[in-house]
Amino acid sequence: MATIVDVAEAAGVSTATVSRVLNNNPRVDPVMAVRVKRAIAELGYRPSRAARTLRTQQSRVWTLIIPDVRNPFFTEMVRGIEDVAYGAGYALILCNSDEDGTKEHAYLELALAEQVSGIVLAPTHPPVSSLRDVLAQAVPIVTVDRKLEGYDLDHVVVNNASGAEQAVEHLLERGYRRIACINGPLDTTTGWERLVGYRRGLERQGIAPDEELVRLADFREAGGRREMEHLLALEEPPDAVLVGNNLMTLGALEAIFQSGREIPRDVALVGFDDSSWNALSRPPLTSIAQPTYELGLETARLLLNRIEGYTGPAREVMLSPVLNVRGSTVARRAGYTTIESTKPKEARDGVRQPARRGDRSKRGDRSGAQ
Amino acid sequence: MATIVDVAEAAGVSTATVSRVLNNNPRVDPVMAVRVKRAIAELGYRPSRAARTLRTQQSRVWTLIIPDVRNPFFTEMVRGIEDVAYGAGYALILCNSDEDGTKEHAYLELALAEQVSGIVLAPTHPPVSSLRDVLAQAVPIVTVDRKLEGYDLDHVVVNNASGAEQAVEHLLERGYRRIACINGPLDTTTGWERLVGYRRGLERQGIAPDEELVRLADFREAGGRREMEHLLALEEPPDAVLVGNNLMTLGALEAIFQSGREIPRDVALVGFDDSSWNALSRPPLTSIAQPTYELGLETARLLLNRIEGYTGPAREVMLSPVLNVRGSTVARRAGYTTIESTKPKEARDGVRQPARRGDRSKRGDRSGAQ
DNA sequence: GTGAAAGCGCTAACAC
DNA sequence: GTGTTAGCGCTTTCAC
Repeated sequence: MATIVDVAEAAGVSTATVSRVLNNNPRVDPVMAVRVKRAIAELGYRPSRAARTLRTQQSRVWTLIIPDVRNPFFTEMVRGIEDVAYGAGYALILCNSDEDGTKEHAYLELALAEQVSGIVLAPTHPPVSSLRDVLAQAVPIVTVDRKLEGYDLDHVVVNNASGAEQAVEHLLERGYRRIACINGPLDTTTGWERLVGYRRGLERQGIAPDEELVRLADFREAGGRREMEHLLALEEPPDAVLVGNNLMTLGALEAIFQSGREIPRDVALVGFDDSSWNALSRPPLTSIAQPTYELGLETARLLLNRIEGYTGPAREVMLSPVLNVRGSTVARRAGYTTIESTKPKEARDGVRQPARRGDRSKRGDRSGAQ
Repeated sequence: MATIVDVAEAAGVSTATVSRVLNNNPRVDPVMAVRVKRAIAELGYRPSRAARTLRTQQSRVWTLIIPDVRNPFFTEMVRGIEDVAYGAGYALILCNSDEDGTKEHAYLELALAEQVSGIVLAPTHPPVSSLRDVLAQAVPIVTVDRKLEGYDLDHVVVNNASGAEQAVEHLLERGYRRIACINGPLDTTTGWERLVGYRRGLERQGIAPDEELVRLADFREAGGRREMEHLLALEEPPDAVLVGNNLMTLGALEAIFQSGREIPRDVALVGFDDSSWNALSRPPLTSIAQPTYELGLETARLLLNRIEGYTGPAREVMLSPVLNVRGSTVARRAGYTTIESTKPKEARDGVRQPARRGDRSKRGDRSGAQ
């Protein structure tokens, strides 16, 4: 493997000159530059990243830690981050913490040891202690999706409470009354806030939340399935259910279909997270679409801004989710009992409805100051 | 940021001793080790990865380059690789080439510059020239999913031809005759081999492939939609379609539903790649399940083996796909024309059927020698 | 505009 | 079992 010394010798210059050419230093003789570049090409020389990092004490790399690579919510978000990072000349290291605090810790350590320029963390729960170290190192960091209570960090989140509240409001309007909620862990802000929104939606309409109808899982498919099975086995099962994320929705659907029940005849369903197949499912699923790609964009912008020297107080960017109404929450009607024939037209198509933009649903929104 | 020198001073030892403690060198006085460890903890010392890499000329990191982070096929595969890598003490850098040869090239360069221990490449098409450099550097590398023609590299693939052939055979058995194929680019081995299998399946039954029914897209949703629309607009549209991957299947479904057609009444569908929602879709989708996680495992094992010193000839590991039969390919029958009422029971449930294991479908399989 | 030389933080001979 | 020291490959003053 050729080094900068080899290049210098081949070009008949000093290593300093080669380095200058490498870094596009303007005050280098163009003729020299050409000679150096030719030598580089001939030798197949590639600057050592390690040496450069060691010397400059920083690498043009961001580390991005997400709880689940298989969850489309996170990977779509990654795309948003990627587009900004790539545009600004940073490479991205994506790490999968697998909802495992130990792995998250390990990757955080790795990021610090690698002296990356910045870190994007979609925290797993509960917050790991190693974060104190990260803060101590003063590496620019932004959290996304979940907020870390007790840490004063830049963060980008979705207005989860509003999303859940919109969904419950919608279900109530459509005539559902016994509305259940399958949610993620309450030590995640997403889990907690979605529960708050769910309760608020009910209480606004004078309905007392029935704690029997609130089930907690882990944001994964198996958990959604298990909790849905539990709900269906209740003496008085729910007539509608709000599911806290995409993967648990899959599980819930499995449980519902397997029990021989029909949506929305026997039970209506709204889930957090949208994707192409929500509109293609059986029936099309009403869902709370999160602006995932934009989440990534905003996160990356905040991080870039920190890296470029912003040292002000921590900022919050909160984006609004949008309720896409489809067939899984068709209006409940008297005498609505047959299976296929009476299903209204909207139940079969993926009818979209723009976000509700009333005063209520916007409460708590705040655009992040740059 | 504390360095090894700070730790050495604090513990009253030399940097060499600190280094030994760091690397669990057995011949170091346990008492010393404790003292050093305490100093490390007190100072919040973290070894510089860059310095270590520079010195040892290798980092315990693998770079993994995939064409699309949003495609569940690849992320599931990543999980398999992760489990092996993590177990063997390697961290994973995941890079998204976005089906863009330039990005792939950039990430390959980054990997070399970072002096990673190994590279897993799921190549984008067409093969980029920078690969020659990688080979020249003798960095252990394994390709997965797509094979790189003309490069003698370890690779792990699925028997694509067999998968496509099984699917076509199945459709023919069920009475479909005008079978279309929406496929990926033919300069990918996956695209090419699936087409070969499709043709072979037809020819085996004495049916001449109709080139009008073969449409090529880019393995993405929009392309699948576009080509399906094209097929539906033909004077004599197909009665069944084989779609080359999960994302294009989504697009194809959109086109079919939007045109007001029903599956399988108007057109049957089999798609490559399986996932939970295939069984939950409307109707449940027959699909060719690839052993994605296992693909990752095998890939990682091959890479590990190279890193540990194997220098023999390039190896191929080929895994077999499995056809999961569901409602989207229900047997075609005379008089099968009404919409819902006559739909047979299997159309509504996700009936699973084990892989066909006849001689024919196993042709070409080869287990990779370790 | 160019070169000499120091030094980033670590590891690994080698000496004791 | 421990310390001394050279040096990995690069960038960056500081002279000239």
